[in-house]
Amino acid sequence: MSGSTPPSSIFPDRLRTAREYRGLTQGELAERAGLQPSAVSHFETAARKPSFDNLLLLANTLDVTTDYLLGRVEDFKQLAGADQLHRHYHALEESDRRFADDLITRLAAKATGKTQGNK
Amino acid sequence: MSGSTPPSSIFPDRLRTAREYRGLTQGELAERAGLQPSAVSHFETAARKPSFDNLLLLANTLDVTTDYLLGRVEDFKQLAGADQLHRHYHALEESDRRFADDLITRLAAKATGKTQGNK
DNA sequence: CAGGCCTATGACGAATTCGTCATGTGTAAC
DNA sequence: GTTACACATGACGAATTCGTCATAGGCCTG
Repeated sequence: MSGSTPPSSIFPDRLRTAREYRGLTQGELAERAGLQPSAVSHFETAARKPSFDNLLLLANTLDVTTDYLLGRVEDFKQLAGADQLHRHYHALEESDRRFADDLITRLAAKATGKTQGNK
Repeated sequence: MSGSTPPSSIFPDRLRTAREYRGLTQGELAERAGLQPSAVSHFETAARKPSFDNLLLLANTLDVTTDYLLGRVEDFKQLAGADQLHRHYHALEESDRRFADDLITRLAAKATGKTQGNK
């Protein structure tokens, strides 16, 4: 069904990727997030999984979505672009938004060739 | 600045909202997610916070982003639309993507009147 | 009233993460 | 060689969630 089962095991890689992308060491990330350096290491080596609160701290500090960290969205850089798109999208007025929706849906349909189902 | 501290206390409300939006009872959600009905109740009454794994189960079952559940993105319905936009956007080819970016950026600028700063 | 569903709440031991600290390895600089 | 940093790893008690179960109140319907 879902096919969803998002291997929670993706998290360690995502965290490391995001951290390095920000040019931070484990120690620096730990300091900014208010965690111990060892905690970050434990996360990146899959020795531990972050708690509810610590997941939020990490996502906030690295300025990434939790969906990215959890492996629920594709790529990191895609996300950066899509994030900007997001902001702009939300600024649109009703009519413009429908227009944008329609356009992108159309382009996407063309790109995938077929009816890109919905999920 | 930070303003970040996202009161983790938002989660209970978000969970309930998403569950009701899907027309599910706590028991039904629990069954589909593989949790106990009491667990869902505990989450919605803020008696407990979900673990890493259970947060994923809930988000997958309700088909919402974890960022929504955690209160890191605005509204639920906005999200539904934006999420679809997201998927379509990622399906676009390079050229189409730039085109869409440009269009939406332009529309957004028009909507906000001025230089739509950033967040 | 009696029954059923939905939700809230509390208990219990088991499992996991927490924060803190110590130690070891590798790499690079001096 | 020695110092410094980055990272991995393991231990410890404290705190929290886990899954399971029992109980109680509210609300509807028959």
